[in-house]
Amino acid sequence: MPPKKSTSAPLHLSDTALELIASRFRALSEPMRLRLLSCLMPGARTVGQLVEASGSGQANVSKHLAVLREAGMIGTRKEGPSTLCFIADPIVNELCEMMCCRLREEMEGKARALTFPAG
Amino acid sequence: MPPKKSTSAPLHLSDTALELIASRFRALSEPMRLRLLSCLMPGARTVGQLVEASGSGQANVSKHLAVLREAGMIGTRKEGPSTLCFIADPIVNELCEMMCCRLREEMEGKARALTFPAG
DNA sequence: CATTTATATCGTCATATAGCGATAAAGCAA
DNA sequence: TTGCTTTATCGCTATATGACGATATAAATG
Repeated sequence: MPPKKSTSAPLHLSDTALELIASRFRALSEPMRLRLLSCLMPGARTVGQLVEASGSGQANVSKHLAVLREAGMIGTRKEGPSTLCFIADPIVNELCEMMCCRLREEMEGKARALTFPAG
Repeated sequence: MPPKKSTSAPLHLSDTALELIASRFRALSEPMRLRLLSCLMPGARTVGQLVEASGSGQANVSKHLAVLREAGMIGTRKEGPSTLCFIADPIVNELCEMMCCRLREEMEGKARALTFPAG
């Protein structure tokens, strides 16, 4: 069992590993899915509440939720007649925050670069 | 100007922010691009070296590198006749390691769940 | 200038998927 | 049973994009 030096650096990844990692990032690569996740961050919501909050159609929301569920990012359970959705993987918050912070830094940097030096 | 509480939690994100974050994750959502990034993790490489290491065609590698460059994840500079590529955003290593570790945990958990209790 | 090398871009095809409407399935009420 | 609610799934179209071959651009070399 070779490929595990530590938790660090080169990461000699197999094709299977690359596929798995890519599929997780792909689940986060749609604005609508990020919106659904951000709706779930304060707490669990039913599918109906997500449909209303997201402003998209019910079929579409259901499909995106299925993608997130298959990626292990959310969980669902029947709650009476409804289906309650909740974030199942704490990595989601972390990843989104990291990406958001990084983008903000970048944009602020570019904005500074666009101001007049004598400003 | 409401939406910035701190760097934390609910993240009331605008449509623009969602698009930007999604596009970054999308750059990481292809195995070939992850492979290129992992080739770059030990250090900078020329496009030609990446073509050889990735086992894909030159046109394809060039296009994927363009995606990564537009996403700000790699940088390039002319080095003699070649173009040298390097990871420009340290978040890349972090994100990939996080995702990889999380997947390993999950898979190990599932594997344990599939062993016989009396094992 | 002509040639070789190194990348980038273009044209094309095939596949994946977002979004929508319609419908199906499951649970509850009467 | 029927009807209502909630969610999932199907069929469809339009679009995005990955992969490939061919070509174009650019720099170094003869």
